[in-house]
Amino acid sequence: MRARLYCERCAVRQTSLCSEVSDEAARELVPIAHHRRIPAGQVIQSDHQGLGWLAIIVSGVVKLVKAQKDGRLQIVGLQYPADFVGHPYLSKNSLVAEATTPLELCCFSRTAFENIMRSHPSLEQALYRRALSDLETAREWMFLLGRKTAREKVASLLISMATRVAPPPACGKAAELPSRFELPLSRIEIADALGLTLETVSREFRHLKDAGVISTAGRRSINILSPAMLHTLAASD
Amino acid sequence: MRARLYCERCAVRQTSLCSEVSDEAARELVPIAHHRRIPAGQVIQSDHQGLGWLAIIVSGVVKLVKAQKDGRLQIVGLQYPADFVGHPYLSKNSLVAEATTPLELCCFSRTAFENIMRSHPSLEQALYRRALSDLETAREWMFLLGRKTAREKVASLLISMATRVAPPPACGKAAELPSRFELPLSRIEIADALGLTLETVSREFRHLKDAGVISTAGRRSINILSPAMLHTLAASD
DNA sequence: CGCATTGTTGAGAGCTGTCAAACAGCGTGG
DNA sequence: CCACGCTGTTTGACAGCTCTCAACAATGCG
Repeated sequence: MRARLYCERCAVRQTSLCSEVSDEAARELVPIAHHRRIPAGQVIQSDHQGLGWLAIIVSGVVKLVKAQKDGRLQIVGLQYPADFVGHPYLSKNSLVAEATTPLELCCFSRTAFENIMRSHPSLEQALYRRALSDLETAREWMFLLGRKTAREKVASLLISMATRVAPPPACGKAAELPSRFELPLSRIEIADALGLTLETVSREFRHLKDAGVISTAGRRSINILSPAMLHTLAASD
Repeated sequence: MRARLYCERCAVRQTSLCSEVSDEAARELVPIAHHRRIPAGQVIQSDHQGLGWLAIIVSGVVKLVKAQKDGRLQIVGLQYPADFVGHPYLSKNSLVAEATTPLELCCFSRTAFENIMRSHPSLEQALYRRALSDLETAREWMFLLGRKTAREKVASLLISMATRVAPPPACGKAAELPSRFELPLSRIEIADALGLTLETVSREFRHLKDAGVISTAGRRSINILSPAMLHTLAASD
């Protein structure tokens, strides 16, 4: 009953997995859910450990990192509030999931979650749809990594982060870009996501500022002065 | 009965989706399957049309291409024999699927397939697992696109294609690279897959030949002279 | 308020892209 | 069977973008 009430106030109730499954499945998830806070920078999943649970992000951002022994690394996914972290039927992928900001998670034990999944097709289907959505996102990102210039990459990421970090899209239609938002990533993390170096990222930020497209305040605050120009620079079709 | 016999001789029976679902589901798929041959270069799916069916690749290779109006394009996926093409619950993604070689497909009408899926969780689960596998592949490719050099990209793709185009991995363990195989892609397609230009691809081929790692015969025949060196150059961890 | 961390700026080098021309493979038709 | 031409590939010269290395500045913590 306590948990139930908690769900009622959940910030991502309308947009997370919970809204996509049958009422019955949702009811079964409530007792196995537990809320958890995690500080920025903490690894929450890796091939070595931490695979015991799955989670819905309530607030904060998670990066999925693929690394090589030689030190090179690439961020291959960013998960925002309402996104799901971890996969049932775990694959032995060499991914590390890490909090880039403080997190609020709604966690489920892997085994308990998989049990519910087996008896509720709507849950499995919802996860399947999310996997397809992640796949589409990954492929969009492949285009960015393979074919966009540094300038386009930075502009594209700013748009992507601005739309995802912003409060839920209310009701209407395509979300407008907020005029101001907080970067969930450091410069190095931005570089790791875009396949660039932090110096190049810094130079493109400068260019955007000189062009009057954005302004910055502190290290993580971005003002979008010209959303139209930003979209043009992103060259996303 | 005819179709059933046909399935028995299917080249990808042991490795495709069919081997991952319940006998019951497999039996229901037989009557709605139809075999189809497609010439190289033909578009088999796009946002505009061709979404009426899904398919298992029996032989040949399919490229998934993401394109922008300005002419830039990036291959975001390669599907080999036993792979599945198309997604139920279609997303309106801007992907084009095209045959890079002549194809043999085992096709299913989308609606009929989705009906069977609804009554057979094992089918949905098998598709889900394949989506997760595609996602893992896409993320591996993101690392390649973002962080590898042209030389490493070409070596990595050669290894990937050599292992996937080769006859099924028999039984044993990790597949050895074949000493000779046919490229399923043109130079331009290789460039489109790696986020390079065809000139750079051509230069890296020359380097590999000069280094004695491979030799070529005609436009599409590759001999792998030194698998060990190729793996080193690929720098895949 | 001092210091460590993170981010910015500059100079130069290297890798990959662009443009251009020559070449080779492959199908067609004489 | 060979000449021809189209397409695809190779090679070269050069430019440009991004990386590397290095110094400096700003931010934010103790």
